[in-house]
Order: sequence, then C-alpha cells, then structure tokens
Amino acid sequence: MVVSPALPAYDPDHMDPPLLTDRLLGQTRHRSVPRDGVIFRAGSPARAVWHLLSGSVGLFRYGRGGEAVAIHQAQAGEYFAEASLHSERYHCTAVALRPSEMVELPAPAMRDLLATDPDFSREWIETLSRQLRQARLRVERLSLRSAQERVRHLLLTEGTGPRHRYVLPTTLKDLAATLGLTHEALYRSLAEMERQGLIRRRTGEISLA
Amino acid sequence: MVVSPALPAYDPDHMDPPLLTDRLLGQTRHRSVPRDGVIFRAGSPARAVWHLLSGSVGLFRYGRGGEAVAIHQAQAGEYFAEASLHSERYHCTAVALRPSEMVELPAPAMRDLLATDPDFSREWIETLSRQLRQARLRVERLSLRSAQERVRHLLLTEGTGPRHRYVLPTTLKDLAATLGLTHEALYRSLAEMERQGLIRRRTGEISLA
DNA sequence: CGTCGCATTGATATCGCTCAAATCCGGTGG
DNA sequence: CCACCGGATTTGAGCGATATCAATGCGACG
Repeated sequence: MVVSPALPAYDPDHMDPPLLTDRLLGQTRHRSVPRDGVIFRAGSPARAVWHLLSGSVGLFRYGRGGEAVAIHQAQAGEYFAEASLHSERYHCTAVALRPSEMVELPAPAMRDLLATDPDFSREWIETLSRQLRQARLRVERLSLRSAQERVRHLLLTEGTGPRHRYVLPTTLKDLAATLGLTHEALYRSLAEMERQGLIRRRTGEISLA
Repeated sequence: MVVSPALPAYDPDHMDPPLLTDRLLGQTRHRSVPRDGVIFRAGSPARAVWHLLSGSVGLFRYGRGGEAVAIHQAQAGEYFAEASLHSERYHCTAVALRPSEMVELPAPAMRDLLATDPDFSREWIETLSRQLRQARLRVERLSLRSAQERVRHLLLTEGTGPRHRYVLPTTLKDLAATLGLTHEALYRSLAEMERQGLIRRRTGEISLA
C-alpha cells in the first residue's frame, strides 16, 4: 500500500480538531484506500466513524435507476459518517475519489468516550455544529437557480483569502456533481465567467477576479 | 398576542426531545410571534438557540439582488439556530411563516449546561446529529434534477406510514421554496403526478398512491 | 363586501441536460 | 523514446424541463 503521509497542517477554520482521535488511541485502525476503493456501502452495519487524514472521499446515495447522487465530499481533516453513532446501518456509500488515508473510529468506543469524557463531548458537538453549518450552506447553494450563481456562492463561502481562492479537491467533474450540475454545464459556466472577467483560473484552483 | 397553545404530542421520530428545555428552567423566555414576525436577523449578535413549540419558522439568507433563499424551515418540536453556540452572529434571518410559539434558550446558559451536564450534552449531540442527517437528505433532494423526483424523494424520506403521507407544514408555495422550485413548477408537477396516479392529494397533505 | 395571498393554468423564453466529438494529459507498456 | 490508452476537459448542436410573465379563481379575514 502507500506509506503513511505527513498529516496536513491543522487549520481550525476548515478542519476538525485532532484531539478526538488522541483519546481513542489503541482503538483506532489506520487504513489506506486506493482510488475508487469502497470504504463502506449503504445498508451495511454502521460500525465506525471515520477521520480523513489525506485524500478525498465521496459519499453517494443511489436513485432507482442506479444513478449516483453525490451528497457529500469529505476533505482532508474532516470526519465523515458521523451518523454511525446513532444509526444501525450506513445510509450512503463511501468511495475514495483519490488515494486516501483515514482513521477508523469504532462506534462503541466513540459512544463510551462521549458518555465519560466532557472534553471529548465538547469537541464532538463543535464538529457536528461545523458540519451542520456546512450542510446548510450546501442547501443554500443548491437552492440557487443558475450555475454561475452556484459557482459564485461556492467561492464566497468556501474560498479563502481576499480573492476567495478555491482549491479543487479533486477534479472539475467531481465538483460539478457536488454543485448539482453536469460537468458540461460547469465547464461552460466557468469559461463564460472567465470571459466576463468575474473569476480567474489556474490549474487546480479558481478565484474571484 | 396568542394564548399559549397545548404542546404537540412528543414524537421521537420527528421531534427533538423535551428534556433539554427542562434543564434550563428559569433561564428561558417564551415568545409568541405573529405571522411574518422577525425573530432575528442575519448579522445581529447570536444570543440564543430556539425551540419551536408550534407554528413554523423559515430561515433565509439573501442574495445580492435581495432575493430570499430558503435554507431551512423549522417545524413544531424542532430547534433552530443551533449554530448560535459557536458563532458571534446569526448567519440567516428567521421569520415566522405562521403565528408561532417558541422558547428562547440563551446561549451562555446552554454553554454552561453543556459543560456540566452529561445528559444534556448527549441530548444535544443527538439533536445535532438528527439535524445533520436531515440537512444531508435535503442536499440529496436538491441534487435531483427533476421536480417530480424531488417530490417523490420528499415523500419517501419525510412521509409517514405505509403511504408516506406528508402533511404540509404551511403552504405549497413555501414547500416549493424548500424544494428549490418555483411554486408554478411544483403545482404542475403535483398535478401531473396525480394525473399519472403516482400520488394522492387531499387538502394539506400529499401521499404516494 | 373588498382585499390579499394562495392555488392554478396558459404562453413563452431560457438555461441546463443530453448526445456527440475533439483535444489534452498522465501513465503504461513495448 | 514513443505509441497507446483512459479519463478529464472542452466545445458544439438541439431539445426539453423549468423559469418567467400573465391571468383567473378562490377562500380567509377584516
């Protein structure tokens, strides 16, 4: 497999704090997952919460026609499948969009710690709150009618620095899925916005002009 | 104002538990808000979390053109503005969509209780998890491309009983906003689905046929 | 009884989806 | 080193679903 990479620098604005996993030492399991590797499937027993160290993981549900619907894309530093603590089974399928490193946090151990460790509870509450805020932002973004407005919203809410620079986690194609657009529509919107001088693009990043 | 109505029956599947407010006795404030009454505005200091007893509250953010974007619609029994605990200011504006009764839970008191009362922490974690799950469902719903699929998704995920009966919280117009549709598109989709025998409608409710 | 907002339906415009094809780019194997 | 391959990226053409604009009915409420 892959050798364990250095942890990304801790950035409190966009990452979950590392404290949580420290308290679970000895009960966690480290996993390296190759691109397109399945971490868990919808319907299987919910055993663990996950902490993504590097790479990128997509969470999908599937419609009647079997078409994938992207409901979340976890980035380095984030937790995913938090609902495992209060659910019997996973409600979605997790797939590594790139080679990824992650820590498996067994649900029983997590529940124990939540019941006994106030610091741990506080951290978990903050993590859930942060995720909730992000989910609500995504709801807001998807409620916008035009593709260009969604791109603009993405930059304004997720971009960093004065130019609201947004670094692509993976590919534009994946980004299109999280924006509720086809990749063609996204390509065209970006091209048009660049033509109009609204945004600036470099390989792997987008920012307001 | 309005006389305090009877509390709705506690339904653990769709409501937040009443325990939380019990522990805050003496620090809460009851408020009756008329239709279109503003509970708080985006940008004002985040003083409290709210527990909605009856009625319906819409949470909005506003685009450049001043157009409202519905990001959430709180129902009786739910909490809203949970992020107040970890934020300086409200990120959205709350408006009563109907005459509503609610309890104001001051943020400092909430933080105290979270730091000292494990039961309270556990309840709050479950509340946040539930909200997060719902928000993710809404993301999934908004990612669906067709209006009919969104309606179907709504019934499947929010409907109750064998027929997935969904009781309209307020109006179809409000529902259209939460589905990311114009009200005309929703009307037409419902009419078409009923014509095709996919759904059944009565005043104030929709269900699968 | 008048008014206001919701519900509904019609006509038209438009944006994004679909299908299609060409190019680019990194990786792989000969 | 180069040919090949697969996936991402990009652009084109046409269509269809939804937005938009408009008009009407209807019920609640003052």
